[in-house]
Amino acid sequence: MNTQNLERNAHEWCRMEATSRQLAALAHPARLSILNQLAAADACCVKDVVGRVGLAQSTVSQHIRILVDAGLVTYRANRQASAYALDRAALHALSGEIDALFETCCGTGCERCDR
Amino acid sequence: MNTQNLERNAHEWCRMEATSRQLAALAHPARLSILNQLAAADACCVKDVVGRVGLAQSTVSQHIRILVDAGLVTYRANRQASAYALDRAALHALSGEIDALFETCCGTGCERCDR
DNA sequence: GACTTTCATCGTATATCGACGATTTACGAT
DNA sequence: ATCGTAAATCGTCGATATACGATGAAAGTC
Repeated sequence: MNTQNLERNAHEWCRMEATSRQLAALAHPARLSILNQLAAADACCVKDVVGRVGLAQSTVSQHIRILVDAGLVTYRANRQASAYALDRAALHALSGEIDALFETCCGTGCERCDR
Repeated sequence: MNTQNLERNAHEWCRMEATSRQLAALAHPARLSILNQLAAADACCVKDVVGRVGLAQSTVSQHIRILVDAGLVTYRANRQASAYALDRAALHALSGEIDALFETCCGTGCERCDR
C-alpha cells in the first residue's frame, strides 16, 4: 500500500475502527440478550438481567460495562438499583453506519436491494 | 433463572448466538475494510486486498476466511486468483436481524424512531 | 449496631483473537 | 524441469475476552 492510499483511507479506516468497536460490543449472545431485555423495560437493574441470562452477577456486570463503554447503553447510578437503559440515539447511529456499509455493497446494482 | 424461562428463551438465545457470530466477523476494522473493497469490485483476489489493508498476506487470508466461515463472503476457488465476493443475501439477512433488534428497542415508543 | 441486598471491582484461570513469518500447494511461464 | 507467483495453512507469540468467586462499598431493614 502506498502512502497516498494510506492517507486517502485514513478517515475511512478511523470510522471503521469506531464502528467495529461498537460491533464488537454487540458480538456476544449474552450482550444481545441484555440489550433485548433493556429494550423491553424502560430501565433495568443488574439483578433482573442476572436472572434472565443465567450468568454470574459479576459476569453480567462486566458485560453491561462493555455496552456502556461502547456507548450503546446509558447508566444512571443508584446503588440499590442502578438503572441501565438503551442509548437509542447511539443505536440509531450505529444502524446508520451499518446501513451505509450495506448501501455501498449494493451500490453497483443489487437485484435484491431497492436502495 | 427458572427452567421455564430457560426453555422459553432457548430459541431466542440460539438466534442471538448465530447473529453474534456474524457480528463478531464484522467487528474488526480490517474485515470491514475488506468488505468495503469487495463491495466495490464484483469479485476480488487476495492480493488486491493485501495491497489495500497493509497487512501480511497470511493475515489477510485469515481475515477473509473468517468472513467466509461466517457466511458473509462467497468463495470461488481459483488457484491463480481466488475470487471472493460479498454474499449479498446473507448481508441482507443480517441487516434484517439487526433491524429486528433495533425495532424491539423502539417498540415501546421511541420519539426518534418512526418504525 | 448488625444484617441483607445490590452492585462494582479485583484477581485469576482459561480460551480465543490477531498478527506475523515460514512452509506448503498449485499453477503458469520460461 | 525449474522458477516465480498466488494463496492457504501451520506454529507461535502477545494481547484480549470470558467466566467465576471473593471482596468491598453503599444503602436500606431489623
